[in-house]
Amino acid sequence: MVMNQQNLDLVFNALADPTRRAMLARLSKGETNISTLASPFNISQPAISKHMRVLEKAGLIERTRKGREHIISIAPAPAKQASEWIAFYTSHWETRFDAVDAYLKQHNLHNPKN
Amino acid sequence: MVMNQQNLDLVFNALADPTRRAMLARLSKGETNISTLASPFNISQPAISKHMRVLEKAGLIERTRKGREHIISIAPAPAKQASEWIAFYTSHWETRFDAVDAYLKQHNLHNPKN
DNA sequence: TTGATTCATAACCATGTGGTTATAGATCAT
DNA sequence: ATGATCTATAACCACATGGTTATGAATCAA
Repeated sequence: MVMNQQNLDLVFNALADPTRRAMLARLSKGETNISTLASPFNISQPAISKHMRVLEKAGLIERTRKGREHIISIAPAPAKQASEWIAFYTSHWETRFDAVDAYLKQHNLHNPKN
Repeated sequence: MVMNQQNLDLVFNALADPTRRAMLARLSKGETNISTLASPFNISQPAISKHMRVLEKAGLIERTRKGREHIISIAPAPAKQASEWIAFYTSHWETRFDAVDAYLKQHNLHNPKN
């Protein structure tokens, strides 16, 4: 549990918007510039710019410049820490069980009769 | 991935407030009535009532009445689904690895040299 | 019954947020 | 150089949000 409360504020707040979640989902397939990332959304370019800023302040994305383009990529660490916070406050035995269960399912070792 | 976008909005938004996260952390130790839950916080009773409503609408808590008291308990499922959403959009290999790694550590099967 | 306790609701306020249009700075292409 | 493209910023608007105080409805205790 590395993340402090203020960062958690920023991360959860950033994730609370469906447009920003869709952007992150798109970014999970690979980095792009902002225009490409924005193209599926029916909102103005300044609105996109604001969303980028929110995600960036939360540490959820990283930005590098390539000429006039801003290349955006996902920074998974803060999201993972938010996920860990959730796992921490929900009952421990349950999340532990789920982690194991998911692993077994993914590797076809799961026995539904158990 | 059972949860729809609107529920994710509500859940992440509810988690974005430090007071509400502290309440959930307190609730992770067991159910209480609202007054007890509220006592550590230096805000008015109506403010507490509003936070309860936000958590309840997000499905993060459950409420039962016992006389004049409202007994609040955690409902872990929605939070878990939010956590799963994060795991889904962050790189899959990484979260899978983490799940396995956490399991091994908890059961003292972890070999730091690997 | 009376008073205290638990909680919700209404009305209000200041601030934040997601959207807009207008504008401008860089950079690329011609 | 000129025009198009990519992005940011400023100014604005409507609405949501987190807080407040005031009030009231139930319930418990005496």
